[in-house]
Amino acid sequence: MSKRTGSATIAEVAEHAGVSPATVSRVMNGRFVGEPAVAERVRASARELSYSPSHLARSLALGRTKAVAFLVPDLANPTFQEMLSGFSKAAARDGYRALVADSAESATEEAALAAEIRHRCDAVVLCAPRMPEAELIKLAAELQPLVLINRTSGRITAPSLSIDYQSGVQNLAGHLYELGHRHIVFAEGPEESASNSYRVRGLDEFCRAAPDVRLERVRAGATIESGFAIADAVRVTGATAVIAFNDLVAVGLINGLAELGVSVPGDVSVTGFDDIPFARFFTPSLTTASVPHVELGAEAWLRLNSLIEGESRSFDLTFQPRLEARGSTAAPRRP
Amino acid sequence: MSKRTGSATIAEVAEHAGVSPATVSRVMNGRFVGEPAVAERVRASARELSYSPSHLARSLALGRTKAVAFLVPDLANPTFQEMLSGFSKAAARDGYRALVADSAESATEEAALAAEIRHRCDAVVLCAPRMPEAELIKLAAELQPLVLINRTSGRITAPSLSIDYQSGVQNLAGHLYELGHRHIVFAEGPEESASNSYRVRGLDEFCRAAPDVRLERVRAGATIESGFAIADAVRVTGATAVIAFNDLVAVGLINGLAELGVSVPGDVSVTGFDDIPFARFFTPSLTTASVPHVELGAEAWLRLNSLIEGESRSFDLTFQPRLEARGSTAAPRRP
DNA sequence: AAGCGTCGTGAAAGCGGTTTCTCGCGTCTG
DNA sequence: CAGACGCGAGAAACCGCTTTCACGACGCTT
Repeated sequence: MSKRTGSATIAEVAEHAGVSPATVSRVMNGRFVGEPAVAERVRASARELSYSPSHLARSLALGRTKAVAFLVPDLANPTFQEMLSGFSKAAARDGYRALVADSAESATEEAALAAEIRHRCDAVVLCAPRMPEAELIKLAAELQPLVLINRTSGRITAPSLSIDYQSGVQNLAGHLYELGHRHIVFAEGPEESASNSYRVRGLDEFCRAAPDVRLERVRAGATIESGFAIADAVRVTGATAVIAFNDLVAVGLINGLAELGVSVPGDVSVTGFDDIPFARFFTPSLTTASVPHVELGAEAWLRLNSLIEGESRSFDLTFQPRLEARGSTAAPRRP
Repeated sequence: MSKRTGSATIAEVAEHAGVSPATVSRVMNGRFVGEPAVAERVRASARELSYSPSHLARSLALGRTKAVAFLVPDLANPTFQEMLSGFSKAAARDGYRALVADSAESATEEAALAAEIRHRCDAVVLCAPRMPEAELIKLAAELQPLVLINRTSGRITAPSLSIDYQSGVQNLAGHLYELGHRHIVFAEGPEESASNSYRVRGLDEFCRAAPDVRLERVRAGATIESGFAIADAVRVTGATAVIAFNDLVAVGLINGLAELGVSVPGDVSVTGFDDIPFARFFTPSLTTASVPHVELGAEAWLRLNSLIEGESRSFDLTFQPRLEARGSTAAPRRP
């Protein structure tokens, strides 16, 4: 018999109060309808033994844990941190706790990780931008209730919350176009990233509509370092503007360019994506497509909660990024 | 009988394989020693029924959940996000999941929140800078195994991981002193914050050693906004340097000062604290005291794991911030 | 060939709650 | 005044898994 940490069992409380465990349970859950004196006696005993019910046992009996998982590819990324923050707060308001998991290290075990964590809670929010579609489809079936972030598919019966990267990136391109840029580099994100291909698609479409634009692609990644690393590659293209995969890449790139003596936006304009909280505080302040990540996280909870409550399947929601024209973009230098 | 999500129960697998639940359990846990044919039959059944054990039930039977809580005052703060990231990754390596909770909204219910979440897992990391010591002491007793962050107390028997704010702030003050600053403002953090009082203590000590320094205190907070808001109050002091509570306050302040036409570090030097990932990317880059938050989070897990494993109580650990002299500080303008 | 280990497996008792079902008792009604 | 009814509370089953204990069968020794 291991000593428990201060909390007695329901049986002990029951004995102490001279009632049955059933009665204690009812009192603790507000389902008690008998004599007030009994209820008070139970409460007194509970207090005296500093009883608090085992969440585990309750969960098992009730079949619900009041916990939900939030699975992201990289907890170190501010974007996901914001979502998590919004999600966790929203869930807490309904008495749910968030279980976090970071699939960073093991892209291959992502599915297994999701399944494992799903077994610990009532539902899961899955943000797996790099998971192959086939795998995702199979996984989605066993994960429900499930909300997807940034992955839609007609073949998955789970609500998804997405960001319209396609239109966001078009807004940025349009902004640069209006400023007069005709030679633009897209600093691509991770190769397998779904959200990267949306951006590519958006830019391709933009180019079709604006044939006088010359678009090049340079592979970067999703981090500051990856942005920093491509500075030279960007410079040699001779482009007058860069659409970076996200704000991190943009920041890294701007710093990399600075080291090469290329000034932003004087020599080259740079845009980011996401509008991380610091975006406006860099110098130059970052022109970017603003995405309400915190709100998205909160909305993810609402969707998930509906599912948990068994409400009719809610529809997908797509957030439109808002163009934030700031200091990192300007008209190109006259040739 | 509610339909379960794909996963059968151990009893169903047992029946399907024509064995007892006990055998299934043993096979699933690698404790099976009997005929290999039986084990294979069980595994086949498990596969066929796509069985995966209920984590809940296991936890209840085993008395351990393989989950640990991480309680922070504000998940939106990059500092805590970094810690969480380090913590979560480290815990995952040992098969543990992190349960996060954000006490932001309810300082008063922080203790209750901690107790509640503690019941869902095996241990807890508590970061409660504003909790009154008396309350903390009482709470610590019921929370164990427990690791504290940034709170030490001889009267609490839990290991704690701390940052030596006192010496960190002294390094910053020393740096400013060497540059020639003699009139310094400390932009204070939240009133009840324990880490704020360490900083105050450190600065007081510094001033005793350097009587020619004039130190003033201006109440800010812990956010960018609060830094922005005190720009004018700082300016009217006429001080030549500001030690901000943290990097966020510093960034806000620098921007606020810029709006007033005060340049950093030309007119006023500003230091931050924490060295958030973006600190070096601001303009001017932020002179700050660098704190290894990710490492701290990881170390928190190691400590907690030791406690869970019942190893002898580990000692407290204090991280020494490292002075990062960057662009936001310079010699004061000649009068 | 009888006795004694050993080995492989199952039965059953938890883990700590919830909930249905039941039962005893007091009260209202005809 | 007897029977129905309602109400308060307990007994027991159950949630799904682990683990101790027991037991039957087999093989070994003498």
